[in-house]
Amino acid sequence: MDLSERKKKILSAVIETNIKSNQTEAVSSKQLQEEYMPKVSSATIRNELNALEEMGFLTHLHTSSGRVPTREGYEKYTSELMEEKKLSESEKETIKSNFSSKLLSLRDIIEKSAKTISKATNYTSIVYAERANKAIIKDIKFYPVSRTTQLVVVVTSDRVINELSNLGTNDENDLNSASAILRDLFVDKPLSLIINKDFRDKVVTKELQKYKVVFDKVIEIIESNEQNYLGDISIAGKDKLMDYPEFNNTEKLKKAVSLFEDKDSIIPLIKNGDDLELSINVGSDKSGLEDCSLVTITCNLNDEKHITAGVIGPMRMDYQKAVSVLKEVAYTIENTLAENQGDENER
Amino acid sequence: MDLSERKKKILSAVIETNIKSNQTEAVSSKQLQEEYMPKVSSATIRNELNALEEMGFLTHLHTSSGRVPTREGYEKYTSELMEEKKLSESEKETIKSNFSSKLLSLRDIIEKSAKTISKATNYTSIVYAERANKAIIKDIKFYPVSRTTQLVVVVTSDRVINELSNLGTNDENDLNSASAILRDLFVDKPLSLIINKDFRDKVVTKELQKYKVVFDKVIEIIESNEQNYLGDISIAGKDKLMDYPEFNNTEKLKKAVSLFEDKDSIIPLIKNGDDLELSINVGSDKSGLEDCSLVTITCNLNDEKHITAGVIGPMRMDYQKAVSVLKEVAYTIENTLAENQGDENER
DNA sequence: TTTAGCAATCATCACATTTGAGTGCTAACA
DNA sequence: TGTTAGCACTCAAATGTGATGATTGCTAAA
Repeated sequence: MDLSERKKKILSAVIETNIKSNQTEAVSSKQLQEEYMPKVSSATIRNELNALEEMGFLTHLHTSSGRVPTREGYEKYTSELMEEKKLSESEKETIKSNFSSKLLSLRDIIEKSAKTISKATNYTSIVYAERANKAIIKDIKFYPVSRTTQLVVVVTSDRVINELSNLGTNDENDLNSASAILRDLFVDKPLSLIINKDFRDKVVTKELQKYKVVFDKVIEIIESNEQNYLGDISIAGKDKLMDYPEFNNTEKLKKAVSLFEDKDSIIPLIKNGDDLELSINVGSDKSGLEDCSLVTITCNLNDEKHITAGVIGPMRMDYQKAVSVLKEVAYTIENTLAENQGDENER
Repeated sequence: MDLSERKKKILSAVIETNIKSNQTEAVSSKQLQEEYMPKVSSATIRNELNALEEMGFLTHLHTSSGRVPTREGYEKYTSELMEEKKLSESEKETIKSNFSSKLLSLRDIIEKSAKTISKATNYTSIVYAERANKAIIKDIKFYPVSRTTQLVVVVTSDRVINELSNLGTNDENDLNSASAILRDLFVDKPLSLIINKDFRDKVVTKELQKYKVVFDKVIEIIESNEQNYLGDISIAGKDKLMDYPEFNNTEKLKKAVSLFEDKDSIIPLIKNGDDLELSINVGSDKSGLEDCSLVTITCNLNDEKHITAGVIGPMRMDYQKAVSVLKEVAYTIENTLAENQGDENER
């Protein structure tokens, strides 16, 4: 269903006016005429508005109120009508300046990104680093802490697991030979393999028998980590939602705050099924928040690691701003890293 | 200034009625008479209320409204009038059942504690594990990740630091001999010493010269961690605040949500200057949230590590509940750990 | 197809009125 | 001296009323 040029212009105008106003204000035919199309009369615009309403893009609160976009209206706008808006140089500069030139840890990167996006857009932002599919074990070491507590450190290509445990012995020699045996068995093997029972059964033999407790504990730690570790996530600007009249009722706000508190439910939201670079989800049907929109972008940190950055806000969101900020941040992430992976050394 | 028995009873009754009602309801003389003291007339109670008001423990919104406790009233109540309320066995059981019998990591303990407290009290809870004063370096290792990125792992008696860095070389031999030298120098030395410039200057000599870049990077990582690591903190039930009419205005809510987002400002709040076991702070003057109360308890995880658990809620908080839940959790923490430090092995 | 003109609609505001819960005070009582 | 009944007074909250103005839908003419 294609719209006439004038209808496109009017729908865009309604939506953009709506976005710019701080209130959830309805837009009137007169206002549109004055600000967008002084050549035609308000009556003409009214006719067009009526048509757009019949198509389902606009709606009406009551007879004498102006027009408000529907979910479908926003969707039409983001998917077809919206033009790309470049950020000003100073805005770009501000974003870049948030990332220091140092090579940051993954945690740093996602936290900085989330803060930056939230500050630049004035919406809540979520940045998520998926865990690697195939983490390889690099090292296993034990450190005595107290008589009955040992620190277990498992270094993988994806993350460093460290947990206190009771390995059943605190003898330094025992710990050393146990870890040596485990290293022999596990280093350069994928985490997923170790959880596999067949592999384990095949392996527990001879020397290992002596360190059965240690072996079990380490498996337990790896298993629990492998099951619980979903990736790294950072959310910033949770309070930003409250600036928008859409969230002026406590019910909605409560839902949002609970959602943000629970990683397990927020990760599926932001996880991009496909490898879309940019995705705009209007009136997020994907559970969570009603009448909210979610804009996400995915970029590659390296061959193994994807980062997905997103903006959550009211349906009446400044999509242009959100998109351009996300693009800039994604660019900066890939770029910052590229710089550091070059051969030059800072300092 | 001591109160007559009847005044004590009336003040307690006003406060407890106030706490029990979901609304911020003022309490009337008639209500008090019916529910607490049918032997005397409402007029008598009115006289007493008047006296309590003159002492500053109660107040009045307008002539014909009932009485509401002042901050001073709540303080008097928590410090002198409130009686200890034991939890029922089933409540205790519920709390205990949240902690599995496994020896949990510190992170697990504080997260579980926070969730448990929040669930049991219906208030927001904060659990904080202070960092150890004297962390000792136990190990330093490097792992090649990509051509220009290495994983630096520094194990200390207090935590495991791991960061990606560019050490300037990816040669396994180089990395190994560099880490060997650093281990020789640093293992069993306190973190604080390593940051000390004098010590560093004394140490950078002969063999180390070759690994100047590596040395600098490691120092940088340790230094930054030592400065930024404040301890582990977990906050649960941020949405609980919204159940209380006190937080029905967006302004307050926004403040609360922003506060919770910022670790740096929340830690000083909960940090107990003295080693008080239990502390009740009515109408928390300690920055942060106005008209809020903070109840905290401190317990020892081991000789080095203290855990502080707290409840944040409106001044009109169920202090009895908060105190008994906190006590139970503190007991469980110390106990759970004690069990695991015993000699028996589960399984 | 566009436009002017006009009746109809309805949220919003200001203002008045009513209602009822609750206190303060006074005078009498124990 | 402490307690009580009774009553006037106060004030928030609920309810009602009417005016205002923005905006639409419709019609008929250009």
